[in-house]
Amino acid sequence: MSKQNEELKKAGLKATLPRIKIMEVLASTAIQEEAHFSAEDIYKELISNDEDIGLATIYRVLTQFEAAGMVTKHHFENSKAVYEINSDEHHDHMVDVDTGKVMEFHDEELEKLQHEIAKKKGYELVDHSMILHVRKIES
Amino acid sequence: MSKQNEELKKAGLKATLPRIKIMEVLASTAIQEEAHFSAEDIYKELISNDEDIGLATIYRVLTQFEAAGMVTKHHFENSKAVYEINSDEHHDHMVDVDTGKVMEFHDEELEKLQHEIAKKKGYELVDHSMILHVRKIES
DNA sequence: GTCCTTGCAAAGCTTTTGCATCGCT
DNA sequence: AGCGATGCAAAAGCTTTGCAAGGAC
Repeated sequence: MSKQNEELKKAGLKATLPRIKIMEVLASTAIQEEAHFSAEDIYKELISNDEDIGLATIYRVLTQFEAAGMVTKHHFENSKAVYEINSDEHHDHMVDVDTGKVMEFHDEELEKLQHEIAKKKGYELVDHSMILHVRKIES
Repeated sequence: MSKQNEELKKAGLKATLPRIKIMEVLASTAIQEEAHFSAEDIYKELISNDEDIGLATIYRVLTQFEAAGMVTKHHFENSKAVYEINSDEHHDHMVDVDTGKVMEFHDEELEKLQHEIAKKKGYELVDHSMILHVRKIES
């Protein structure tokens, strides 16, 4: 029984082939810039691997994964939503406006500040999304 | 000749009735929390004011306004995009995950911190988008 | 065997586009 | 008058849903 198998069970989901395959695609790259998949990205990837999985299933499964906290859904500026597998460690994104390169970073002070800002307004911070648009400093 | 009229001309857009009316709706509330309109919000508002303006026109006009830097388009987590009139002053957004209510805030320390984070990586901050997802604290 | 899951197709929603008409300058 | 702007309806995305068949436990 694989690790993914267990993770699915833990989320109350049956370990079906579509779900396992989708999970594999989401986890398939170590390259940060490529770690964001739209439903169709996953669909095409599976088709090209001769896995016969319907697009509707992918949408349903991604929704379940998101509810289970296994993936995060981003909207960015495009029309399509993209999904990213959740790692243990929280991070934010920095995008180079010239090259499109996506970098990740984590700053504890920033996290703390966000909690404080929410608290000051009478709210608790559930989550946040932040993207810094940056440009390389000429040297 | 109204102020809006001039602003439209400056953007290279003819001062037509639909554009003026849409601008008026966007500028119609002093309440920051309610300053986000979807295309349909604007459409309904105009219809209820007996202005006969097509939804397609609203989409076209909003796209033009965005290109001219007069409004900012946000996606938040919903399916609909919302538009906000650009004020001189920068602010970020906080969304109540239970009610969908959007609030605005500005925190100088946060802004400074973002610049520092970018700088530390050898970049200058061009822009940023940040949304805090929050929940009301039970009292 | 039971109940959850899947695939397909159809429907739903938001947004965009083609085209003839209209209106600002 | 000229050319951009509008309205309507149709089309185009992306995503969700109904339903019958299939699969996990």
